[in-house]
Amino acid sequence: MPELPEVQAAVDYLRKRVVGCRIIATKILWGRSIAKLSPATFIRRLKGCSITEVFRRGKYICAALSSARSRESQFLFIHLRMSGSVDVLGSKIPVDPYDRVIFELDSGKTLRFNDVRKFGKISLVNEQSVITDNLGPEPLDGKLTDKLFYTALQCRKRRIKPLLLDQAFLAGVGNIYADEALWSSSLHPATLSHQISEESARLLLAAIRTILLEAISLAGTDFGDGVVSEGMYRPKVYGRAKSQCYRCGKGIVRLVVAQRGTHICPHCQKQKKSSSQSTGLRRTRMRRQAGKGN
DNA sequence: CAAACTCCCTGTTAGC
DNA sequence: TGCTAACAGGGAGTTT
Repeated sequence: MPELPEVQAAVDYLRKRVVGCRIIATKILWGRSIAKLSPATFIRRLKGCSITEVFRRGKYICAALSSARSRESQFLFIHLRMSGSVDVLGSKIPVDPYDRVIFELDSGKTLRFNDVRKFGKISLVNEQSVITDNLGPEPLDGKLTDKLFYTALQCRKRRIKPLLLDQAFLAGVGNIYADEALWSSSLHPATLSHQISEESARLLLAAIRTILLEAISLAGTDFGDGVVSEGMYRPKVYGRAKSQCYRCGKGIVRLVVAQRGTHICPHCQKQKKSSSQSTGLRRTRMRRQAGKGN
């Protein structure tokens, strides 16, 4: 599942291969991969545009476009969601069954948006803000200080894991790196944000950054010859249920928090008891079981 | 305001 | 062994 580091790798890959290219034609093989616009409009508005820049914002791949005709610029925002990927291939390479959108470039190559599960979306907008206004700060941006992060946590009363996953709160962190950062800073995923101490907040932000940077350095190695390194971040807790915790040796447990699979070490990540919270959870669980029985 | 729930999809996997 | 049902997961939208 692409999160910030994987999206950054895709951006680095694309930047080298498509910046300066002109889009000659676009083929849409799955209409719902395009957000908002009809396929015909999408194709028409892209025709003849040049790609001037490729960058990342949150989990979006962004391509800035300029048109020879109209002076106004456009932006292509690609969200890979669960299973999306991008490739730049020779135009003669056969279409893959999971290719959803193909952009034909004047370089003789094609930019292919491939997406098995069809969750990915491509938006074409005139203003970046249409997309970016809904995004929180970049976790690696120095302007996000410890103080600002701590204050942001204090302003909310939400469980820390779903808060980290909320792209309007922080842009780019997904399920895997949220679990990893919480384990690293010894926080239970259901800890309420306003109950996190300033010191814990500092450790959490540091953990997020360390983990993202490590994953970027591993996932993002592109040797420029079409081979992208397969070195991958090795999770400490994510997907390691029933394995031993690297810190204390006890068993990793998988639970569900906010409808998301969540992996923790119950020994290292203890939750401070909050009475209203535990009763709330118990009620939910009882209601679920009652529903299943019918 | 927080959080649960639903939907979108299909490859993988647990269970029979 | 072969089948089916459950499951995973990001994010938008809806309901509690």
